[in-house]
Amino acid sequence: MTKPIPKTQLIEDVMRQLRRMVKALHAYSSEVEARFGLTGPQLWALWTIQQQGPAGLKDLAQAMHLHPSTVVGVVDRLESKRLLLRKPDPTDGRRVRIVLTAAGRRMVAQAPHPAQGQLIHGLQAMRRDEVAQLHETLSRLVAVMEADGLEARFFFSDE
Amino acid sequence: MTKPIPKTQLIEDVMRQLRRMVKALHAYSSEVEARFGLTGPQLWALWTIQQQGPAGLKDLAQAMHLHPSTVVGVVDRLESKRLLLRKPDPTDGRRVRIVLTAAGRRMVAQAPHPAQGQLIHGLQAMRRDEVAQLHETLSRLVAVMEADGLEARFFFSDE
DNA sequence: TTAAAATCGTTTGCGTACCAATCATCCCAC
DNA sequence: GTGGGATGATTGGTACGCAAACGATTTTAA
Repeated sequence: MTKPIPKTQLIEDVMRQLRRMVKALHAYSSEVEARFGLTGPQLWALWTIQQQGPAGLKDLAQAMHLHPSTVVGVVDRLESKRLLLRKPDPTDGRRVRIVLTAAGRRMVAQAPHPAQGQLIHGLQAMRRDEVAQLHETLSRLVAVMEADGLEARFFFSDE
Repeated sequence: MTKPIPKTQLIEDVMRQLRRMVKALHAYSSEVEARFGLTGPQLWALWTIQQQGPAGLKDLAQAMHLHPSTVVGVVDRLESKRLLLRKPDPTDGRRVRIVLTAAGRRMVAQAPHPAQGQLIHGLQAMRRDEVAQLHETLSRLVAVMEADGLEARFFFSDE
């Protein structure tokens, strides 16, 4: 290797790629919205409900790794689009059973893979060893990020 | 390799790690907010202004890869915190010159690396070849994601 | 020179996303 | 059984983030 790329530049590039990844995800979401009138999270919620069957709002929030109060809004909008219903739970007055309507099921059937579907597709298009490699390096990265507290980061406050 | 992990599971894991990464970033942002009263985007904006010197709102938005209308709000909040000022541009009545106040400069000096700082720190903690690997696999992934249009994705709507 | 086009910042409207607080209901210990 | 804590859904408040529309200003073109 005659001229190794400096690590700094590699880091810059990785950052740039992550940004591009997020951007590609958003672009995908916009396309879905234009075509089906559903935002990414909405389609994602619909899809999750279909996968898991009728469930409470909290279950849905947990499955989507979102805060319940966030999901309330998403479910509201889906309900006003007549794609799902809130039914009272007969056995527990606090709970709500969220069920798809026929239109909701139809939508899930014809819409593309939800949310990170594009990302999954991208991963599927890669060779197995590439995915394994990504898995390994990401594990390391996440481990480091989760490990250290804020204190450790005060020593590199400038570029 | 006697029992290879199925590719499907690797993909699941990668997705999970990306989610964890986003979560770790958010946790970092919360810590910064608790300590300095600045959200991630606010600190990021402040930092960008310091790096680039006084600039128009559009320049700032471009540097941050954000929509101008988004940046207006961020700048509003920073201005109400007396960390920056909007000054009219003497040569062009449409433009605004965004400049840091003394308090703003002080804040940038003492606050930790903005925004994706934690991510960068995580990358710095990794070996060079690991970063290179991540760079390579991410390149592939982003390329695939950007390459195909929506049409190509209608054929795997279930799973 | 003056009318048309482009640019800049802002406002408005929508949709996430979080937290804290609230309200109803359930459940458990007593 | 009943009172008190736990739990589930919602509301209200704040902050992003985008697109579209709007005024003020500048630049370009006729």
